[in-house]
Amino acid sequence: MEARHLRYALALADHQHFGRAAAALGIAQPPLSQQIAALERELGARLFDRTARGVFPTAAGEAFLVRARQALAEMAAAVSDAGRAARGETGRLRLGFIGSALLELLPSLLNRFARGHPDVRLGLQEMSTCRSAAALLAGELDVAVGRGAPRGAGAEDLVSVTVGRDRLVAVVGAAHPFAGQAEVSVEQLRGEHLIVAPADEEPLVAARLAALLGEGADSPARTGGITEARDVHTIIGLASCGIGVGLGPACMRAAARRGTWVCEVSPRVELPELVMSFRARDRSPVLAAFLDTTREVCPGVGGQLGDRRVGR
Amino acid sequence: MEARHLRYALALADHQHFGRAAAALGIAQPPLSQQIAALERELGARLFDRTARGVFPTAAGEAFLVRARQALAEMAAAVSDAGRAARGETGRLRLGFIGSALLELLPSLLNRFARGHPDVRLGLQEMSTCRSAAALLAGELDVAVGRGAPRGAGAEDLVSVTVGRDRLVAVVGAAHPFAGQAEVSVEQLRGEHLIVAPADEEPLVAARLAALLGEGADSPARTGGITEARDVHTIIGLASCGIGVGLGPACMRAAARRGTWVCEVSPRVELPELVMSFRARDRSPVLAAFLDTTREVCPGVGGQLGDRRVGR
DNA sequence: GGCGATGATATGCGGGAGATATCGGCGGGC
DNA sequence: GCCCGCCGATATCTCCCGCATATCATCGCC
Repeated sequence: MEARHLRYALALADHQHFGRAAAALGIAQPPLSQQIAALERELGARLFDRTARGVFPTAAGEAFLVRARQALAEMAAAVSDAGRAARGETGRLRLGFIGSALLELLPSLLNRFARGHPDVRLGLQEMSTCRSAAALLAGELDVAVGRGAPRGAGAEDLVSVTVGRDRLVAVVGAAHPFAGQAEVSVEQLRGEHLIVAPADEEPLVAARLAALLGEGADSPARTGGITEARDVHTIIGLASCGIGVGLGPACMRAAARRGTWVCEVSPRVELPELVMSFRARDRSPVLAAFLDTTREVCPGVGGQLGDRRVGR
Repeated sequence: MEARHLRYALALADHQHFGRAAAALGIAQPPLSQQIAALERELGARLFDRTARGVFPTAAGEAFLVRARQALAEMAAAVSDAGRAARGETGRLRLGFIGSALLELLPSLLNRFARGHPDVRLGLQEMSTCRSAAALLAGELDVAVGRGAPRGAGAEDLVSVTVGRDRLVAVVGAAHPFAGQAEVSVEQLRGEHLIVAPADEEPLVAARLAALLGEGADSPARTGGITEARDVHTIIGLASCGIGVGLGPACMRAAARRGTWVCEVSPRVELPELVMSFRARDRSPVLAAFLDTTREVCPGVGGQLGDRRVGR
């Protein structure tokens, strides 16, 4: 039995007339008679009563037609669902990101993507750049947003694009001597207790700071100590308590609250770029759609990806 | 898109291997490749990733396969349901019957039928022979059980078979002079107030009684009066109150309760036969199955129906 | 009882599903 | 590192079946 038989039976039930049903199906009348007869033969039951007043389904026909309608609807849904999935309109996208990405990039990006793809289930998880890269390679994430392109084992299986840049700023509590200053110098920072991202979780950020503050940044030669904090909110929180001077991306200003003060650092220093990564071999249409949205939101991403057609 | 495409896609998903899936489908590998390719072309989306480790559905493929499974299940259900309906295992049977049929015939018949056809919805309604015949012709019933084959307009469109015979008995209250007598004569009945079925509802019964008691059965020439009662229970109830002598089928004994007495009538008189009727042109498989059961329960019915194959 | 309408049957044709043969490509193994 | 083997794609042919046209059978109906 093929879908054709179902379509023919339904058309015949609709028109109650072989000739008109055949016309509606775009075929001649004899083939319709044959196919209906073949269907009845296969089922071992008469589906239609041919009377002088028209063609009417038997009890078996009624039962058959109910199921046939449902079956064809399922087939149509199969086509529709497959298309939607292929266009990335349904599915799942698991995104790992560092906390600071939630300050500027992600709000607009996620908002736009969610509006355009309401049936995609988003899985969002804040995590360090290192952990998100590992999770990406382990297949636990589909997209990662972190600082600096992942390096090391497996990095060649990932594609990374720059989606944002931030200069380094310092954040202090209101009671700190720096409070009220527009900027502080690198030399001044060398004498302070610093609150920075953990070196093992954000190695590129740590390396950049180490290069800035001198190789002995965490050696006893520096006056102040080091406190590591997992994300920007913790850095700001600790700084506001007066524990030390927090160092982080300029977008931290958006999260700075009362009782804190943000200084520019002179000379200007760029932190590692905000980078979006995904598996190079991932052909997920949802990922492709997400990258399309990213292209729209972040100027320059299009050029980095070229005409890479992920998915399809 | 045809059902074939769904079957092939599901087989491929099951075996994750074109060659083995084709073998399982009983075809060669190239046609499977072609059909899958045609399906993907029609959908405009790739359904399977061909990797070195096997063939795996894409996101679109997963979505498609879920619906495809459902669609094929519906098609199988269509076949199954049509077959069951054709065999009379599902559907509806509306039965109209006179109250006395519930005393002997219907308990065993309905019990047996319901056991063999648990998915047939039975519609049962007690009604007079006249009304059930009309309801049958109006399409409001499928089977009627009454006394005497229906006559009059439309009767030629009905088929009737005898499913039972009953002699006439009289029922009286415990205080009636007949109580304790094994039998009463027709002459004795002529002088009594009689409780009988309504002449307009059960014309054949009434005619038989009129013939028995004399043409002037309801004329002033008879000593006693006439009370009409719609069913056997009402006849018994009225008789037990001492209103008169109830006349009805011998199966009334099964319903006679304390405070009533049942006498045979001499000489023995047969009431019109218990008759089962249905529309001659009714090809309902449920009706056919019901008649089959009736054949099993009522000896002699088979001979009356001959090899009439109702339904199918 | 002839006639028109409707579904069934007869027959020929073309497309497509499937078979066989072969190619291309990737990975594993010695 | 190179070769072999497995697997899916492609090429080509065949044959069946689905559809078309033509015709028949049947049943109401005027």
